[in-house]
Amino acid sequence: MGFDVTTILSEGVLKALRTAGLPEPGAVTWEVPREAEHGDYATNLAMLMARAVKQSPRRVAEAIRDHLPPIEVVERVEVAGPGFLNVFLTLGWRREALREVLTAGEGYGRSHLGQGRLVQVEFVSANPTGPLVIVNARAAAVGDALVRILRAVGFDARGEYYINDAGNQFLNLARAMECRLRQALGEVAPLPEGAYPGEYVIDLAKAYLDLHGADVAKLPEGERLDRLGQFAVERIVAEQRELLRQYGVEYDVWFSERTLRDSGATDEAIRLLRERGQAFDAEGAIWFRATAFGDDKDRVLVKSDGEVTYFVPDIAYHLDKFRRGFVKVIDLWGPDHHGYAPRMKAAMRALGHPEDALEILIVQIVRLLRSGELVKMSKRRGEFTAMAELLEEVGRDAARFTFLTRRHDSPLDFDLDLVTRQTSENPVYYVQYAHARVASIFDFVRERGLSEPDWERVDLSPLALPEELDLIKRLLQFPSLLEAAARTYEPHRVAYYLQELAAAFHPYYNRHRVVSDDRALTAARLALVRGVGIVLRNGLGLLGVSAPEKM
RNA sequence: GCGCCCAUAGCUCAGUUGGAUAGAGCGGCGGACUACGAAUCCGCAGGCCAGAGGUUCGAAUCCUCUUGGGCGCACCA
Repeated sequence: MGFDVTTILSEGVLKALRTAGLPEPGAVTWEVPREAEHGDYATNLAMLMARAVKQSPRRVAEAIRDHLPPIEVVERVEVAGPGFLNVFLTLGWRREALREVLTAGEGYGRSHLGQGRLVQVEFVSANPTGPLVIVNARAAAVGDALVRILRAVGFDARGEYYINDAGNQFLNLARAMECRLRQALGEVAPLPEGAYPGEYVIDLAKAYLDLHGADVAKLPEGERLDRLGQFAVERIVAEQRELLRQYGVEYDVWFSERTLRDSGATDEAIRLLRERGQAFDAEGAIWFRATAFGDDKDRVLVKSDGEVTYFVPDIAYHLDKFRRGFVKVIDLWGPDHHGYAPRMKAAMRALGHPEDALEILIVQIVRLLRSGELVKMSKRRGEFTAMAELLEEVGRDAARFTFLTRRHDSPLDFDLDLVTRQTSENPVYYVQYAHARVASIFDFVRERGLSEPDWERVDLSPLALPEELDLIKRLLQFPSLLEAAARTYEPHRVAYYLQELAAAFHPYYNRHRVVSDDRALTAARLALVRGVGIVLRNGLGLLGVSAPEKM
């Protein structure tokens, strides 16, 4: 971005400390105060230093203020409260900052925090044993927004979906397929223990028969199950993929567990742990020394019957991620797996990856309500509520935005009636309406035969109302807000910010006319309104929610 | 029993590496459309931040304990 005031301010403060004979800190941090009376930027530096220099915080702050060299954009500096240093910038500075929003346009908010570093976000990764459900929709909303936000702040972020097309879950699906196939051929075949009861498997079996006939029944069991299972997985994954695409989620990589196993990566994972002395034999099994890396107990890698546990391909998979060059791997898991996180992190540490290279985020459950009453979601009885139905009922924008109005690790009540209602009760329309209003103002300008001002040259000095200066201030907070959302992996901050921006814009619109006979004032206000529109659009885009011109 | 997460307005939740007077939506009550869109706006009411200690210039935020919830603790995935 153009001129970054905080670095200029920091330099000034450091210079002041030097001339005042005070020690220099490693860094000066600036925050944007909540209250306008507290200035544009504030630092708590004096309070942090007070103890070390044995002076009262206010005295330190006063010393800094008195020795501060003149800075062009600084109107005045105040010492306030227990020792805050409040900096008030000139109105000219703030207005010129608005111009930066306008010239940056759809690039406004982007930064280079990530320095192009490669990070991965793996999310949803549902078992390919049936349709996606509501929690998957939540994970998809969070994961996809995270990818978009990380990209905006300069990371090379990739979204990935892990397909569990091997192992026991796969076998259970294959057995269900086999049974349904027999039933379709008229045999009396009971569903085996553990096989998936879902009715969709009946349709899949019929589809297989239509395409490939019944010859598969003559194959040996292993090959037979393999073929049927793979057919089912391909169909189910294709459906999941299409549904996610409609939801606005495009993955960079769909990663197959089967290919991982076939490549010998699982054996290699065990070998690497052995080489590092972190695997040992006991009671006829092979164990990972997880307790050496913070886990509660050691974990079995290979069972005494010779089969690997689920843990091993998972280790191999994560190892593969790091081999592909990711400096940061972020996994979104369901709450039922949170106990699994310590051993996964332990395994990565055992294999030489830094503690924080793997980040595991827990996406909490979604409780579905209708008119305030809980909708039961029982997978066993096959009456789970599918993601497809959710999209059909509430739509992509409302669904995504609603999922992003909570922290990802907080349980969420999703009230279908409330989310469907197109009123002020629903925050997504509140934000979108603000954007549509901006668009309609420019429609009005065009209808009048007026032309848009040249943003490079327009005189912004007519902007003087408190609401106008407040709106600019909010627009200027957008880039640092994105960085905070990226650093903490909390996309919901963007959703809240947008609601607050809309909540500042609507009253302004209601109280003051943008287009008037005063040409200079109109041009300046159009610039402000355009700025609001730009940030609303960019912000909604990062959440995967549309920014409509009309509603 | 051990571990993780949580407790903020009637309800659902925010609260910017610990910052100045704790916010929003919904719900409740009362108002505003002959000018750019009323899916909007204005006003009122609503709080012992579960409780008790501690850390310090300062705590909803960090530490300890208590109470009350959710989840996890397999040679399952």
